[in-house]
Amino acid sequence: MLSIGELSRRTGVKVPTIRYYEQMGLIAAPERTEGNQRRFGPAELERLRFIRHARDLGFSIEAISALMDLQGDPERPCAEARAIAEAQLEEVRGRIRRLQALEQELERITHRCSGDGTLQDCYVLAALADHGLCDTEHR
Amino acid sequence: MLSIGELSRRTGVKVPTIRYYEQMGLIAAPERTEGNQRRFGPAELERLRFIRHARDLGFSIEAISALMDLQGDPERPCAEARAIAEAQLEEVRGRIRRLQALEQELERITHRCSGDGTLQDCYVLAALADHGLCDTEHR
DNA sequence: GTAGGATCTCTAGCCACTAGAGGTTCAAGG
DNA sequence: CCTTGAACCTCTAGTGGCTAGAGATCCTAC
Repeated sequence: MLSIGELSRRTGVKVPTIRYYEQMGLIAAPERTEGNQRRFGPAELERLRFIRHARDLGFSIEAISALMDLQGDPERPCAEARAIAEAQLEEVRGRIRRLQALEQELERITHRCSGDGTLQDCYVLAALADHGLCDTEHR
Repeated sequence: MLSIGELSRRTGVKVPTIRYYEQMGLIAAPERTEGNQRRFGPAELERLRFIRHARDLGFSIEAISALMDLQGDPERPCAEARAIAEAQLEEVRGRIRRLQALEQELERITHRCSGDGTLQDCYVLAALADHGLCDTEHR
């Protein structure tokens, strides 16, 4: 049986975050000692590792919940889990596209600014003040 | 003189967001009518457009504050503004890199899952449960 | 004069945590 | 057995950047 600190060390999830996950219903309320401290078994260690990894991959708490609900019913079609992962992939791709447009615009803006003069005629400030100076739409 | 609704329409910044910016000190408290309603001049319109555009480019409120503080002092070197923009650019690039790692991993995971079988032996769930199955580090 | 859309303030909620206060419990050493 | 102090407990509040809603007031057009 693991204390919450041990569990934290083994999963890389911080102690308050574990308590938060419990509160959110992402993990079940664990056993307690006589003195009211949490004690976790190996199943909870597994589950928390799953959560940690999915969070690292950018899944929302909600999506993780859905995935773990699926896990409880192993006869259901695999396609359901795949759909969730694909939605996440699309989400990530969308964010990348958006960020790349920003990257381009910021590159352009900073490259046009020599950094020599004074702010009076700084291209950075001018570009920010006027969207018309932009190449892309970024929204 | 513009009402807050007019200002909102002309800048694309929502009414509550304008009030929020005022509260945060990003824009000054504007004049008021006898009946306590806000009335904005052209300077505020400009300023809000600047903010809106910078937000669209992903600058934090804090960074925007810094940029606008600079604007108030046009004799200062342009390099200061450029540095803020470059920091933002680096930030964006970092986020892109991180997201691209996730994209790769998610692609790999979803492609390995045929979507045919049952969850029992679903690669998506297996991959999420075990970081060891990953190619990249994503953290 | 009145209707009704726009505005006001204030509070609370979103996500996924993080920080801190103030009190209790556990495990190791003497 | 007793003490020490690290780890634990609960609870509340804060983060960023808004968004939503309640309930009251104002402004404008008819």
